[in-house]
Amino acid sequence: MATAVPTAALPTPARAGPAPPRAPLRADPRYLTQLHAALIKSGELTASPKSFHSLLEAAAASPTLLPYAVSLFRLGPRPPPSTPCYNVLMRAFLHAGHPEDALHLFVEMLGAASACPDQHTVACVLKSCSRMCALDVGRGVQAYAIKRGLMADRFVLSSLIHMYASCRDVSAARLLFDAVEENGVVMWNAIITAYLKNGYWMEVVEMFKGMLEVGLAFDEVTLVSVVTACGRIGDAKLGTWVAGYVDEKGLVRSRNLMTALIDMYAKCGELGKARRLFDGMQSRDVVAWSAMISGYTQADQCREALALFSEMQLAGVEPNNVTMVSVLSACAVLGALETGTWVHSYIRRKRLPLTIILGTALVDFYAKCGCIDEAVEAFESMPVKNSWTWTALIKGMATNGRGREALELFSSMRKASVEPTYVTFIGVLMACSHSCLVEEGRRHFDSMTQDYGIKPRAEHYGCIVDLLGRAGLVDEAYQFIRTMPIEPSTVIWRALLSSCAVHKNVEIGEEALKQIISLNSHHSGDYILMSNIYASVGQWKDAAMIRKEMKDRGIEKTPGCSLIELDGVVFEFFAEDSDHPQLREIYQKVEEMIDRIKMAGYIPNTADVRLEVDEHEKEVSVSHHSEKLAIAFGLMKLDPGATIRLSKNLRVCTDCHSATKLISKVYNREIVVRDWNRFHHFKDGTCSCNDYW
DNA sequence: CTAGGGTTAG
Repeated sequence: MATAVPTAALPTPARAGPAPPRAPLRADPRYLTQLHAALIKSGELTASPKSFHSLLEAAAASPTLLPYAVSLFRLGPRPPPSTPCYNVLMRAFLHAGHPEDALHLFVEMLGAASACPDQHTVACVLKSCSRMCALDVGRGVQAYAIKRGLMADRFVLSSLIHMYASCRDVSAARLLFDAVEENGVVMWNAIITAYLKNGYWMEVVEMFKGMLEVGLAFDEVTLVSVVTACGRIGDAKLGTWVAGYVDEKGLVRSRNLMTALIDMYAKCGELGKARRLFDGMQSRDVVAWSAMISGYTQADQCREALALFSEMQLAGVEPNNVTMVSVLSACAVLGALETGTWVHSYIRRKRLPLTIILGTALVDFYAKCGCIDEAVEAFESMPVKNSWTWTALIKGMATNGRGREALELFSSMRKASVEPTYVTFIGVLMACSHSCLVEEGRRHFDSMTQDYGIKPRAEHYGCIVDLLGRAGLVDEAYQFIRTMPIEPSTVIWRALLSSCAVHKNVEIGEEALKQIISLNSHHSGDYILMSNIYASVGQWKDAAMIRKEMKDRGIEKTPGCSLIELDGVVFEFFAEDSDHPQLREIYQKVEEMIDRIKMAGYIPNTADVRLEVDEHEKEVSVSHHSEKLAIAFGLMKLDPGATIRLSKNLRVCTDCHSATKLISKVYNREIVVRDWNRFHHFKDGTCSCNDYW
C-alpha cells in the first residue's frame, strides 16, 4: 500500500468525537490507509460501527482496493460486521467478477451473530446466481426469501426474474412477472430483458407495443432492449421510431442507448445512419467502437471495419476481446494476415481473455489466411473449445486441401465428446470433396442422419454433388440431384455445372444451366462456365451464342478482383486495372513475369477469352487478370523470401493457375491464393490442390 | 448500501 504522502498533507487525525469528514473518503489508497490508521489510533474504528462501514464502503468502491476491503472486513480491530457491511462486501465481489465469493459470504452471513440477510443481501445473492447460471442455488435463495417474507421487495423480485432469465428459464420468469400485482417499469424491464437474453425478440417488441398501448411508462433501459431486439429481427420501422423519440427527448447523451441504436441500424443494413449516430456521439467507449466495427464487418465492409479500428487506436480507446472478434473476422475475410497477426500479438501482450468466441475467431482467421499450422497452434492454445471451434478448424483443413487431416480432426472431436452440428458436416463433406475422398464422403453423409440425427440441408446435398461431380461421376451426381428429397437450389445446380466444366460434359451442363435460369437467380459466372464448356469441346458457335445471350439479358460479368496486403494495408486489384498509382511499373513487371515463365514453358490459355479479338489481344487480356497484377505487385514490393498471399472473389482460372505454378518456380516464391472456396499453395512449380479444384 | 441495458465466432 502506498504511504509516500508527506504527513503534513494528511487530514488532521480525528480525535474522539464526531465521525470524520466524508470528503477524504474517496477510493484513493493514500487517503484510505492514512485514515484507517488514524481511526485505529483514535479508537474510533471499534467505537463507531458507522465509521467502520464508511471506511469499508470506500475501499469496496474500487476493484483495485478489494483485497484491502477484505482485510478490513476480516482483521481487527473492528466492530463485528453488520448486515450492511456484509452487503457492501458482497456487492464488491459481484462487481469485481467474483460471484462465487459473494455466495460464500452469504453462507457465512447465515451463521453470523452480528448480521442477518435482508432484501439487499438477497437481491445481491440472486445476481450472483445469475452471473454463475446457478439455477439450483437461485431456487434455494428464493425459498429463503419466501421464508423471510422478502418477496414483496421490488429489487428482490426483479433480481429473481433476472436470475431465471439468465438460467434460461423464461417461463419461470414470466410466472413471477404475472404474479406481481402492480408492475412498474422496473419489473417490465426485467421481463423484457429476460426475453431479450433468451432470443425471444418478437416478444420484446410485442411487450413494448403493449406498454405503449396502455400508456405505461418506459425508460432508457426499456428502449435499449427494444432497439436491440429490433436489430435482431430487422424491424427498422420501430427502431427508427425509437431513434426519433431519443432525438426528440434529448436522450442522445445516453451512451448505451446510442450504442444499441448504432447496432440496430447496422443490423438493418443502414450503415450510413449507424455511422452518423456514431459520429455524433460526444464520447465513445470501447463498446460503441466495437458496435460500429462489428456493423461494418457484418455488412461485409471489412476495409471500413479495419479503417475504423485504426481510428479507434488513434482515439486512444483500448480494444477488448469483443472488439478483436470483429477485427479478426474482418481480417479473415480480407486475408489481411499482417493485421490479424498483429491483433494476435496484441491479445497476448495485453492478456485479453481468450474466450471461446475470440479463440474461434482466431482459428478461423488463420485458416482463412491459409496459415493452417498457426490455426492449429491457436486451436491448441485455447483453454476451452466448443463445437464451433472444432468446426472452424475442420473447415480450414478442408479448404486448404488437407482432407485427411480434417477427417482425423473430426474423429478426435468425437472422441472429445463434442457434438457436431450441421455446419461441422459441411466441413467434413467439403474435406471429402476437395480431396476427392468419394467413399468417405458417402459414408459421412449417411452417418450424419443415421448416427447424429441431423437432417441434410441443401448445403450437404451440394457437397455431395460437388464430390461426385468433381470426381468425374457427373452422371451419378445428376441422378443424385434427381432423387434428392428437397427441391434442388441454384447452388446445387451450379455445383453440377462446375463439374461439367471440369469434365467437359456438354449435355448435363446444358441441363444444369437451364435449371439455374429457370430458378431466376443466374450469375454471369454460370453463363461463362457454359460458354467455356462449349469452347473446350470446340463448339465455338454455341460458346459465342451463350455470351451473346448473357449480354442480351443484360447480365454484367462480375469483375475479377484480387486483394493483397502490404505493411498492414490491403490493396485491391481488378482485371485491366487502371486506377493504381504505380500502374506502369506493375504492367511492366507483368510483362517481365510472362516473358520469364514462357521460357519455362508457359503457354497462355486463351480458350476461355472473349472470341471476337485476335490471339495477341487474348494473350494480353489474360495477362491482365487481377491475380497476375497482384502477384506482380507482390513481387515488386515484398522482401525476396516473403510468401505472396492474395485472395480473390472468383475461382482461379486455368491460365492463372498454370502461370502461378511457374511463377512460384521461376521466382522461387511461395504463393498462397485463396479463391472463393478454397486455397492454393503454390511452391516450386506445383500446387497443393494437385490441379484438382 | 439497493435493479435493469449496448458490442462477439463456424
